[in-house]
Amino acid sequence: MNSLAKISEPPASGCCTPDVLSRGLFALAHPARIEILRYLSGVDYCCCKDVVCRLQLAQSTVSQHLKILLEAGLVRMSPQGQRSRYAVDSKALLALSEAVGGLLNACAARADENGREI
Amino acid sequence: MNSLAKISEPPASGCCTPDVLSRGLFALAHPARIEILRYLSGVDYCCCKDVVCRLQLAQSTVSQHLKILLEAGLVRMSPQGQRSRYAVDSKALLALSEAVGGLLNACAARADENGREI
DNA sequence: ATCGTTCATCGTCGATATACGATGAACAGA
DNA sequence: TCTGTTCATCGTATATCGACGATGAACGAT
Repeated sequence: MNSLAKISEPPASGCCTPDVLSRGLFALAHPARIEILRYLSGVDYCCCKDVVCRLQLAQSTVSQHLKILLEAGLVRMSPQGQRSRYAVDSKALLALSEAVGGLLNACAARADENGREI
Repeated sequence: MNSLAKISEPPASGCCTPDVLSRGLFALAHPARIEILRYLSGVDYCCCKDVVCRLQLAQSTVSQHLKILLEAGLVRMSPQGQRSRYAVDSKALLALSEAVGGLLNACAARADENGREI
């Protein structure tokens, strides 16, 4: 999430830039946020308090994690009275899945082409 | 990368625990490390200095990034004279790809079943 | 109007990430 | 043996993360 070298190469197999990718990956790279995603995907919707009850974390902490997921675009939110309705953005999840899969599979494939074992 | 709530649920569609997953994701969640992976996958092998020449980073910084990728199991290394031979572990990349894809696709699918838009 | 609930934000604290330069070990070659 | 190269590690500085409690805003219910 910081300064990056400029590389004069095509951004590889039709996927995002490293910065966009790493932003999404960072949002995913925390056990609590993975659990939140899983939980969110299993219910129609839920509010912050629901998540607090699931995870053994303070409400403010959960709110922070939700904000990170929100800013990464993996989750959407709409105020609902005194609650906040959270739900996963399935399109965003699929897009990220494709981007990550594209990156990793392309790297693995290219590596296998080169073949030479270490 | 820290304390996590205990959740009394199956770990979801046949993939790793959140901790294992997030460890791999964290290694991937940095633009420089993504670039290193891409670069590594495009050559038979390379040494630390090669990567330093690609990225605009100090040698010590690159060495750190390589260590992170190494400890996450995404990259392998073997000493080669005064160099260090680095190469991607394509099996590990594919495994991570499947795990991430499994997680995200399962979440997206479950969310779409529930259907209710926010 | 008042009370209780829900939530986002602020301030704080400790741990960790990220970057760098400096240093020393390991090695190849002269 | 001496020199230059390569690399990992150490030490350091700064920024950010991840956790918490406290606070105040927004809202529903009485």
